[in-house]
Amino acid sequence: MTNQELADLIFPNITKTPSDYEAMYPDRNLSEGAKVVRFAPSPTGFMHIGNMMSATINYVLARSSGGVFYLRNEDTDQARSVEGAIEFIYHTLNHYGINPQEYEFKGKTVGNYGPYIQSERIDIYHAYIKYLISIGKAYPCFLTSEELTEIREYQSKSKKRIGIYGRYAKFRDVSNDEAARRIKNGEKFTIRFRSEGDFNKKFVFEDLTKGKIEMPENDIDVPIMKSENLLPTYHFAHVVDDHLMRTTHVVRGEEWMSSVPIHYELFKAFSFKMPKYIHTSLILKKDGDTIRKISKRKDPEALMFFYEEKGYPALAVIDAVLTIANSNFEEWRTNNPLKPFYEFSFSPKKMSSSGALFDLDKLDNISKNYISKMSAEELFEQYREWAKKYDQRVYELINKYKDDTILFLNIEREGKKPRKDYENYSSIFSKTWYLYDEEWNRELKYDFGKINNKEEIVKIMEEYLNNYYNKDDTEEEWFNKIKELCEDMGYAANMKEYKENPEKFKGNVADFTTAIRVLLTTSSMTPNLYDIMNILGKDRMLKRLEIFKNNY
RNA sequence: GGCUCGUUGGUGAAAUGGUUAACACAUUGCCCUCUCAAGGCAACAUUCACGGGUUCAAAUCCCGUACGAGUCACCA
Repeated sequence: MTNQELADLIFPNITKTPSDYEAMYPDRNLSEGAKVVRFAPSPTGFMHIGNMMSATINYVLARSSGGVFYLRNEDTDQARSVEGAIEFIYHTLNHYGINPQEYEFKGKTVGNYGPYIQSERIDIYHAYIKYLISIGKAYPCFLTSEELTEIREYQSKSKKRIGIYGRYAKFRDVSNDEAARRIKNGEKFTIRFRSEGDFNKKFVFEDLTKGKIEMPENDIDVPIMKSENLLPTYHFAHVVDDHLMRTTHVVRGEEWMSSVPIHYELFKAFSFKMPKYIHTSLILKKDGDTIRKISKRKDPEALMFFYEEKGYPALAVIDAVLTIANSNFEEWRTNNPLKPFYEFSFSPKKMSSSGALFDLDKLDNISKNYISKMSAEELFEQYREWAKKYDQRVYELINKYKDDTILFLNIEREGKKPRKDYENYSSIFSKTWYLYDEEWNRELKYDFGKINNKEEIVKIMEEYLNNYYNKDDTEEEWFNKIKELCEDMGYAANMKEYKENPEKFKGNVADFTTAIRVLLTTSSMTPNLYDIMNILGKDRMLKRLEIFKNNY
């Protein structure tokens, strides 16, 4: 029996040939230097920070070069497939605005190089596998999983290299007639690539970030098609898909580096041009004294849910990711504070070659800066959108007190050096809650400082509200009145004078305003008192004074 | 165990043979100040995992050691 006959026996219904597909998916007509890249997740888990980094780098690479960014759903492992994973991937990409130009989702296909879901490409893979069998470069293998385990154990015990190669490739040289007999007999089989590599020979390939790397040739007869669902393995799908979709650059995690010899040989077997590789280093996590790979199970910040729930602005997260991904980015960002991130030209050479810790403090800082540059109205809208999804109580309150909330968020916001006190939307409420009467009444834990005598505080407040407060005062007028009252009551209005002779006064302006501040908010740490008083207005201040009288 | 990658301060890192090891975050202190935040100023690696070598000169080049990581599935 010839190789061609064996190929026909295995794939009787496959009529298209590789050259048919070559014609169907011609070279992309793009300008010089345009990069074609992909985000190719497998829906076996939820999108995590490592995926995010890969997707972001791909997106930037495509956008900044005028190329194409497409999404390929690598669903060949159907046993481990997780419900909702692919939806969450699309949701997350959309949330961060890194949308693919070509994709296939919920029955809708965009792009001319699809299908973009691997399970729908089965005929294509089969055509290429059939071709390999017909030229003798692939063969059916009938090793059972028990036999495989046996071989592995033997190799590991006798300290030999693990894998199906050389004499362990039992079915490599079985005659076609014998193979055909077993197939007709209904035996399960996998298709293995017939490797011609020599482990003792080296080849060199260039990784765009790590540089030239020398590796031994592959000599393992890797499976290229699985026996159960007849889908290809990752290695084979990578070669066929990235070739047919005309990918120019493959960005993937460092864990793929050791598979390069396999991919190298596979590309060579078809005479395909190899894409350029960018292997990204892992994102690590400091756990006590040890540093380890970030874990989806142990580290909440590993999963992209975390950042949405906490309410970090999408662009802040992207900047934090790019800061880790490319050492140039931070400098570029300080020089181009307003430019969209995708205008940054990502250089693989500037990528860290060692794993980096994802620093949540750094994210907080980036995020504070982002939020401080938003207008109060814009912040309010983002805050409200977040609350609608994650905190119903906050959502209701800020809708009820919309104007007050915006006024509060606007305190010391406009201007060259805005306040930077919110790192994400979920932290806003803990710094604004006293603005809302119903929250304020809930528990009154006054945090007074030097002046904590009830009579004195009441006296200060009554005096101030009855004889000094005027809602139309400017900040300067307001402060002058405070100082005036303060002096009348025996406190130092001038800090220098106070520091020189503290014994001459009952206290100073700071003590004085703290008393007012705490009475009105219960907190000794708030933004500008002048603004807070104006937002509350005289009636609510009087009400809070009454409540204070009854509760302190 | 084989193969491969890596190792600069608490974190991200710059510097690719030339002389005080950038910058950002974090931390600490001071200043400013009605508190807080912000802002300003300053401190924080006598040293670049360790040991050799090359050189007038090394974090930077070479060799070795240690440690860390990845991978060695019909998982991606």
